Amino acid sequence: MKNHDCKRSKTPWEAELVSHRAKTLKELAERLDVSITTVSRALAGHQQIALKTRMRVAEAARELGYVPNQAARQLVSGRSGFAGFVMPIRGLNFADSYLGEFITGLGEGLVANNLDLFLATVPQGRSELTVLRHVVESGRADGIVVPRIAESDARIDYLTQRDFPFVAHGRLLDPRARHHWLDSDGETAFAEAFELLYELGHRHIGLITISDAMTFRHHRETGLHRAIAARGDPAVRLDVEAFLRFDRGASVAAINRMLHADKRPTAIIGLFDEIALTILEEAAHAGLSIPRDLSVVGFDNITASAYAPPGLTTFDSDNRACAREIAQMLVDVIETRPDQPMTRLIRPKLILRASHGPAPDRVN
Amino acid sequence: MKNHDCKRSKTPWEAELVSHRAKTLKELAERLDVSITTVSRALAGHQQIALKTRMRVAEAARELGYVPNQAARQLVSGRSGFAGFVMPIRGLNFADSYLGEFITGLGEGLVANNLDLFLATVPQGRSELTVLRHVVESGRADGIVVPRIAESDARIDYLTQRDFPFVAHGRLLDPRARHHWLDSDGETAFAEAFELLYELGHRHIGLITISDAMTFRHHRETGLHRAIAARGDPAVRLDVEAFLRFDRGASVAAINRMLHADKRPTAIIGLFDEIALTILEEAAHAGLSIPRDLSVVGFDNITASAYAPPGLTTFDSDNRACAREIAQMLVDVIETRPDQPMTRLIRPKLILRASHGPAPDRVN
DNA sequence: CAACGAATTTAAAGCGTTTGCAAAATGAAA
DNA sequence: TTTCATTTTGCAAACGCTTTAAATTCGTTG
Repeated sequence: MKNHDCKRSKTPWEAELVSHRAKTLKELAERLDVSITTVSRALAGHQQIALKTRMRVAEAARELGYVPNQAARQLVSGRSGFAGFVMPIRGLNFADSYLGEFITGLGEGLVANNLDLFLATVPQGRSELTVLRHVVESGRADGIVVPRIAESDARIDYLTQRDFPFVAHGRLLDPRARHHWLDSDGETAFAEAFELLYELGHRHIGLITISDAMTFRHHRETGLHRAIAARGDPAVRLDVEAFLRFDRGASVAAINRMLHADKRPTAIIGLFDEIALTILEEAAHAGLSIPRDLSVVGFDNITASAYAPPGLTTFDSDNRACAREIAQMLVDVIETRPDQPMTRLIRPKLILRASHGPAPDRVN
Repeated sequence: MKNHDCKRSKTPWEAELVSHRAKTLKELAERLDVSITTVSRALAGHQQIALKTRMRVAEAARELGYVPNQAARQLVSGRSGFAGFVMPIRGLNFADSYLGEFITGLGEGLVANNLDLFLATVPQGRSELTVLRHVVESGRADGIVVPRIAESDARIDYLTQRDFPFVAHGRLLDPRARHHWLDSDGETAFAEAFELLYELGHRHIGLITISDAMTFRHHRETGLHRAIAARGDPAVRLDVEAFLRFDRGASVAAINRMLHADKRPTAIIGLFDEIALTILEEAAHAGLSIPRDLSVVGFDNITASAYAPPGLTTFDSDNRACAREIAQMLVDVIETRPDQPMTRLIRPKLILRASHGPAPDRVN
């Protein structure tokens, strides 16, 4: 077994490996007996350097384990080689796979373009915007990914006004808002959810939603309302209960208000899976059998949705793939600075599991 | 609604906000009519600068939104302000909350110490070690967090030999291996699991494990064996099935071999929850009732474990808190370069849910 | 063989900080 | 007013790299 001392005398072999390493261009240049400029250009693959020289330099660099100092490179090039991501203080860290999937996807998309990921955390007592600003102004990121868009979003205002490259995961409400984004089509999904339930005979639908001004909420609700209007069936009734996001108690309360109302809906849609799973739990508490007594549909397809009995019917947007694409978009934005906004609307996939079924009785 | 054009003429107000901004020390110095040196020192809070000057500079800096260029700072200080984390190619990205929790915790711990998180992704075809090396040699990280330790771990060898600050999540087998680490005490946990089952009358225990040389596997198995030996009960029998990690098919096969053996264990321990959850599923397929016919215990307490019927009994290590502590340890290591290894063994908490119960019949 | 143009290499400036050393300004004592 | 000690500020170098402009080498050609 190897010896893993933190500090100790080096064996000859290791000492060689360590000391023979060229840390700077200057060292490399001296060893090769050419100028720093030549080495720099050779490594960058400039045609103006003789092929023979380029090969010689490349080999020496490999041999001596030379890796360019990024700080120096950045100082002159003005590029950091990082894409930034400011982790939302709350909401991305609930026990869920979202953040992990998203980060993984971002990483995958970025590394393919020689960018790395700069993850900034918001300290206690400072605002997300402040941190975003620091990331941008300190020059440590070439572009930024902004998740979870609010109807009036200071981050987007700032980045836009600053003309700093960014791609939003989600979008503003105004279709004329000219920023780059990728979003799940919650409007279509919720219309589809309604259609699914309507076809199963449900006429009395419930919606548990949040009262925060997030745009995804608006889009999903719009989809639901439009689908209902499109049917033009006066028998359709929609009940809505809302609560303030991240307030678990309030969500349970809202759900129970709906579950124990005089006339309970035969199907309830949760704005996202976390809500839908709570509906499932509370319904079980209330002695309701799913989907016999009540159908439930969610949105997000978080991991637990597959495991929570009887299996939640929901929508999946493949967050990892979305993040990969966002990364690619960001790279494009950084490199080409397009005049026209790049936008991408992802159609969520309906995952049919077992929490939906025919309405209990057709005569309402 | 504000206009969010990507490019457009600025309104006077915005133009002012943008142009009045001081990007460099030089600009600030000119505006204040002092030297760059003075500004730099004033902002750094050096006592040698008159208090009056310091105040004046600080105010101007705030007003003009000056943020120091990190690349320049890094170039001279040699410190990047980043802690690095190389995302394992596979295994951290399975549909699970682990990565998200861990990253969140790291971020929390780091930001409290003015460090940010540098997330490096391993590109297709390159090795994790290569990426790690690049992160280190390019000077973009002041320290590194290394997860998921293997019995013979090239990353630890490299970092140790390079004398680069790092903290491992997990540890090498040899207790004399002198590196900094934080680890969950899988040995104690698995001993506890055995005791739980033994007390419930189980004498025939199964273990589904992996065949990869990860140290956590070794520790957990050791704990189990030691606990069995400690009981000294000749009636106790342990069956083991192993498969190569990440091979879902092989895991299902291993589980079914055990489930359909001539004499099936009355309780099965999964090396981690992913395995335990699969045991739950396969047992259901086989028509077994949990925990009446079979007890199952896991390790990790991933999100799904709470939802998968009937609720998996498992161990929780609070990954987020662990990550937070690892971050703090790393900061200490970077700053003090301690001679003695810092180590921290976390006692996982037994989460009693409903997948364990009395052995079917005491007479074996 | 000189001279020219092309191919190849180099010197030096600059990116925005920090910091050692020296200079200037201030204040107190002579 | 001069002198010295002290406080306050500034010059210039350095960090490692890229890049512009200039210098060198080389092979050709008149």
